[in-house]
Amino acid sequence: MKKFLDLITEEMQSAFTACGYDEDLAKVTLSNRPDLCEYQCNGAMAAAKRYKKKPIDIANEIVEKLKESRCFEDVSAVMPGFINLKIAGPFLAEYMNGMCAADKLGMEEVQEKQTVIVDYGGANVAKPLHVGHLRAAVIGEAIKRMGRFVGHKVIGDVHLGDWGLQMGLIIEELKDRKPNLPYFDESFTGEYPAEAPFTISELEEIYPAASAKSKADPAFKERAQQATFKLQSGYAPYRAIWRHIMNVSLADLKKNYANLDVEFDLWKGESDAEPYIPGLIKDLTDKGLAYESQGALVVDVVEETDAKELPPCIIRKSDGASLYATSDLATIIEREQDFKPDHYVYVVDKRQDLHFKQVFRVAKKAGIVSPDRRMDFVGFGTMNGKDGKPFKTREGGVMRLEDLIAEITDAAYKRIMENENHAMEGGEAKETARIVGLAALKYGDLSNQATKDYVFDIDRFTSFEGNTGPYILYTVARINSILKKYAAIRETGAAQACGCDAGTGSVSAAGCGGETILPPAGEPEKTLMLALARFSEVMHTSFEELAPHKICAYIYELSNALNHFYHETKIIAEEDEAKRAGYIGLVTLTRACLTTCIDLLGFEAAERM
RNA sequence: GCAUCUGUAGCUCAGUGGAUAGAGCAGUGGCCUCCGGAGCCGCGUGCGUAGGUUCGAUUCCUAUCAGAUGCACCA
Repeated sequence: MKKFLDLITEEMQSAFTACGYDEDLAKVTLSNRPDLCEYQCNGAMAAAKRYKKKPIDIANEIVEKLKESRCFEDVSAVMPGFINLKIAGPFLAEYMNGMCAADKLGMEEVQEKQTVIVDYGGANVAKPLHVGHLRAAVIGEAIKRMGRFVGHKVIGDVHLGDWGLQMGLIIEELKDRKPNLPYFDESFTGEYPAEAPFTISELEEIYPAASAKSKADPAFKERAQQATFKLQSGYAPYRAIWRHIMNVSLADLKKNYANLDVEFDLWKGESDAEPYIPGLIKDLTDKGLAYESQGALVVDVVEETDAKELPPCIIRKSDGASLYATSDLATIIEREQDFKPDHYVYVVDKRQDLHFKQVFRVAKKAGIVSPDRRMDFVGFGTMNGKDGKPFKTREGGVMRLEDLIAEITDAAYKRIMENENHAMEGGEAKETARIVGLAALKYGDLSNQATKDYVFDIDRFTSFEGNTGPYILYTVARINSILKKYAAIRETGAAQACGCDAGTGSVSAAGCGGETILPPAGEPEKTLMLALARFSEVMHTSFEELAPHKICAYIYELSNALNHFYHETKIIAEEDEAKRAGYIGLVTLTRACLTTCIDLLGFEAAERM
């Protein structure tokens, strides 16, 4: 199915053409005056200049041409030259029924299927996930799912930090703590133990200790740098320790990401790019791009077009070790080789803006990727506490992601148990709390523009009122309840009263249950339909702009429209059977839209709450 | 010092080269003989400042103020 907006725009274009005006002027947009119209076109005012006519005259000509259109029930020209449009009910209902019958609720997939790499996560091995990793995981996961939904081949890569100085720090700290381990005995020639010399909790304690020590003790830092270099050069004992670190840490990371419903296709890390580094350096040197400066190997990234200075990109440190930019570039080489992506998306803290600008430029300059390759840096802002400063625990430390999830799940649980109308057993309540808590957490994050800092306010997110994830989930639960009741009435006496809606009430219920949606009879009903009609448009633009918050805004609007409609309309009590069936179809379609969007955002809806 | 990003209602956030800038929270007033009141319907206040481009600027440009962040061997 074509997008609803495209259908209207085509209608407008043919009117412009028929009147002798260029069709590129016939741009239709959502109305910003809902009291006057539903859609509008401002093309007549733009045309006025080009054709040297009064805008209102042009608008009137167009309106005359559109009088017969089946798309509109009302078209009017208003001073100074606005063209106001109201959608015809039958046309709208027809579109609704089309959505019900089609795959993906009538959204056409993109014509050019691209391979997209989404690099998110950025977790560091040996360090617990903390709130700083939350945004990358949540935003990246949403972008991945959105891209897939519109038809791209999207590959999510966690891109672990498993190769940098932190490894040297851990090795040196381990050496200080357990000097008798065979890894530190240079004369040791046997097999290294299969068992890791530490547990995950030990490991999580070692890194911060080592990091603090390196700041206070330059000699220790020096040792760590050497250890890092040795590891990178292939020194067997350190490689053995490194493998232990990886094994212990990965298991823990996978568990934590799974708790967030975040799934990666690739568990690659900086270490995987390491084999490509020598070739990269040689290539950059051979092409004359890399040169020595103050002992380090650097590449200039300034372009003639930018007047501003941009520091060169360091490829190799003066001590010979590689660093951040090196492994990111090498990773691009690896990805080109493995996937030939058409589009790269990096979901990383916005403070790394400059770094990625440099990396992208070097990659293009060196021909690692073609100059027109789309490379997006989705830099997200800091998650702040209510005081506007970076989010901390009450004690002032960094909050672990597990603790944060536990806290919000707990708040959701309390809320569910307070609800007297829908008393739940402990087991169901617990699972529902997990779902609601995650929705609160993710929606709270995703409903903000990614690039901005945002205030994470546990009280607000767990209050479950207004523009929140739980409100959206509530709307879905409400629909589930109606449909269950409707099914029970229809199959009076049937054993399985809720047969047709058993399960989670999730995406399985696409379409509108085979009912025919009728043209809208009232304002609330029409408003709901108009919102539903925008579905495909929203899906495409949200991914194109890498903007999950647009999906949030959309489902909030959809939920409001549904609740308003619900309040104004007796659905099950409607006596006219065709009308009632139409309502049921409409409500079912709304649920399908909501649950589809919720899934793209990376959470799920509970059957009831 | 240089650069990047951000300044919209008391608070947290949307939004657009156009007609009256929207939500939520907080405050306040209504609505359950009726499908879920975690809901619905009301009520108030605002585009950091100053210029410019434009028929029209909150949006684009310049300056300025304020905040955040980044500026070669951490990742």
